Amino acid sequence: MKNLTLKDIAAALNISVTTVSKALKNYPDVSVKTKERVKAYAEKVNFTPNSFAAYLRTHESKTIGIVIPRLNHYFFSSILNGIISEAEKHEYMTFILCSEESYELEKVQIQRLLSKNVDGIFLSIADKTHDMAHIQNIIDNGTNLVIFDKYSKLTTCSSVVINDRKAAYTAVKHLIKKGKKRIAHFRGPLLPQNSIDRFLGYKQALEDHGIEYDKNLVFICDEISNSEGYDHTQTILDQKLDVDAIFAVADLPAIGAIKCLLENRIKIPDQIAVMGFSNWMISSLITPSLSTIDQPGELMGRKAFKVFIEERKSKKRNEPVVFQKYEIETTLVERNST
Amino acid sequence: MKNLTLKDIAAALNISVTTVSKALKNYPDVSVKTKERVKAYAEKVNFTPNSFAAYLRTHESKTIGIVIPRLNHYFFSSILNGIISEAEKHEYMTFILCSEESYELEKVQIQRLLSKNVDGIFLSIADKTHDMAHIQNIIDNGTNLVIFDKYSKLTTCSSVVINDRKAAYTAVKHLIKKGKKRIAHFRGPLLPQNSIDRFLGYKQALEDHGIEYDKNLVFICDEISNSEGYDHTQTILDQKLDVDAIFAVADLPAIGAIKCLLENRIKIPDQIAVMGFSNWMISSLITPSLSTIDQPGELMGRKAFKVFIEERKSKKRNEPVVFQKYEIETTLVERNST
DNA sequence: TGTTCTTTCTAAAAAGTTTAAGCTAAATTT
DNA sequence: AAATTTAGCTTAAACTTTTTAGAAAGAACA
Repeated sequence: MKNLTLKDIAAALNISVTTVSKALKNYPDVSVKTKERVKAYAEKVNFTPNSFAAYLRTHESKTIGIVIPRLNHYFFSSILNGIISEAEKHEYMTFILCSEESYELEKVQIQRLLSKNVDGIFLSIADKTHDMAHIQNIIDNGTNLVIFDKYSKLTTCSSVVINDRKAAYTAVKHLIKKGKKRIAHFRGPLLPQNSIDRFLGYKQALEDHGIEYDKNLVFICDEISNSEGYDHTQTILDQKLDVDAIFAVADLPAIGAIKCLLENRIKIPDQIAVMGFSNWMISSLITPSLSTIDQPGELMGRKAFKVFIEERKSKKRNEPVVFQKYEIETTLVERNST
Repeated sequence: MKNLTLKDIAAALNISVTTVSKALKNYPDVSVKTKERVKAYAEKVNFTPNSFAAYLRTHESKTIGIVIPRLNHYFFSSILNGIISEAEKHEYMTFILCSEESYELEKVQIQRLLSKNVDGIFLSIADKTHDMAHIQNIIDNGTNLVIFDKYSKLTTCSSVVINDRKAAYTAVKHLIKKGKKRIAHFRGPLLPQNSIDRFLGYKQALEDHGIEYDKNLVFICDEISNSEGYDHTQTILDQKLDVDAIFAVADLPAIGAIKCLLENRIKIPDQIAVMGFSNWMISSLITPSLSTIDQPGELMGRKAFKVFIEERKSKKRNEPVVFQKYEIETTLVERNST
């Protein structure tokens, strides 16, 4: 059951390899009769062209690569789903690699993808990435690049992101409207633009509503884990800080906060309200359910792939590539924790 | 910044393409001096051999493909992590495809992978798959195959699975030891072997401990979703069925059950205990935390890849391939829901 | 001197596809 | 009838690497 080649078909039908190739691709200089004969036979023997040989001629691999910081995070999985399913429609196959939030690994993974001659790379920048030269490499190499979710201001390429600042602003405004005035923020690491923007949105919302910013109410979650959320909440309670709401950079720390509050018999949301960010599946499953900002991951993935396809098209036409910057809308999801 | 080829290096150093190729691969018939010259230059210009051209000669693509039923499920993501990270160590790249639990899509995805000439396929069978001919295809094609997690008795290939029956038995025995006697089971769909085995383990445990099996206490979760768990629990309460524990086929329905019980102010575990299966991250985060069976996904993935590498080796030596059947150990995780 | 080995390199073929260019025979035009 | 066009193929080259066969040059030996 070895894979057949054009040569085998040509031999079987007593015509040349070229004619077989052209017939299968509907070239106009092959007679209808021959085309039918070839197609019927190819169908019968289940012929699929060898993609490696095809690449050698066309320099199109029909593969893409994704590099994300984490694999088993609900949000990233959703994005994957979006990219992959859109890619399949366009006959692209997807390599997947994980940077584990490490700058060094991110560099290695990108190098790996380039050595496999992927047509495009989809990247969500790792938390620890502090230099963008390896990213510029991708573009210099002639490979298309789309950055999604976690971006950097230092890169010049297409991107599909959300407006973190605006979304965080909406979240905090929601807490304020609920009458909360002492709002703590569990922010993300210092490096990534997303946690900076969410922090800035938080600050802006306070300011716009006449609430003074208190830096003692801001805690850093380096790993963006639930245990950090738990610990910071315990600190707030231990130090008897005057806090009536918590806005976390992501759902996981928010869930840690809820766990801690429940264990300390603090009433949610009456005494302390909790607001997450991302709308992981889990946030609707816990009790009380978590209010959060919905980031539509799958949509983001689909859009990212569409941007890639656009870039490819204009590249094929030898037009100058115009980088597209796309912002996906987020929505506030109100549940029982606020 | 186009990718350089052997030809470019040969031209630069004024030697033949052959010598460059051989020098880089440490052939004995190239002088040490030439080897050093070539390697230094290749290093300098960051040469990587073109994998497509290499394939044409070697017929090894150094790629593998994974087909799983769902992407954004914690357990599957963990397996992915395991396979991918092990694959990277061996310089393999990984295509990922999703069957969405559909038989038709599973067939298509396998075909796609075969047309990309992957060296191996890692498959977790979809719930809806009722025929295994497409799987036999893989082996006939000469591609290595490892089935993991969701298997079928009808396939003859290597596999890495857990002992579902034994694990379910352990789970139910745990409930019985806690004094529970009226144990409901939320089982999975009828087709997949895993839900059959878990059901059989449940039945066996009851029998071995002198508890009569009551078919009215068994509910089917076709989608294995939390809402099904919620609904079945509501049914139990509405019909005032005499139930003091629930053993669910997976964590998600178990979490649905807990949500329903909490809303009905049923005490967990005193009135009704709940037992899940899989140990998703979420099961430790909800309140009360969920007792469950830990399925070590990452380990499973790593093992699956190792089995693949073994198969490859013996194939290269032209030895007859011996299919390996591996069972990964599971452990009971006791938490607050029992 | 001629033969046989070594050592180190090269030429050529092969893998399977695509495509530019060319050829043949029939059809059309002048 | 001769010249040109066209339909429908084929040939050959290209893509890049790997591998086989063997060439060239010098050393060793008879």
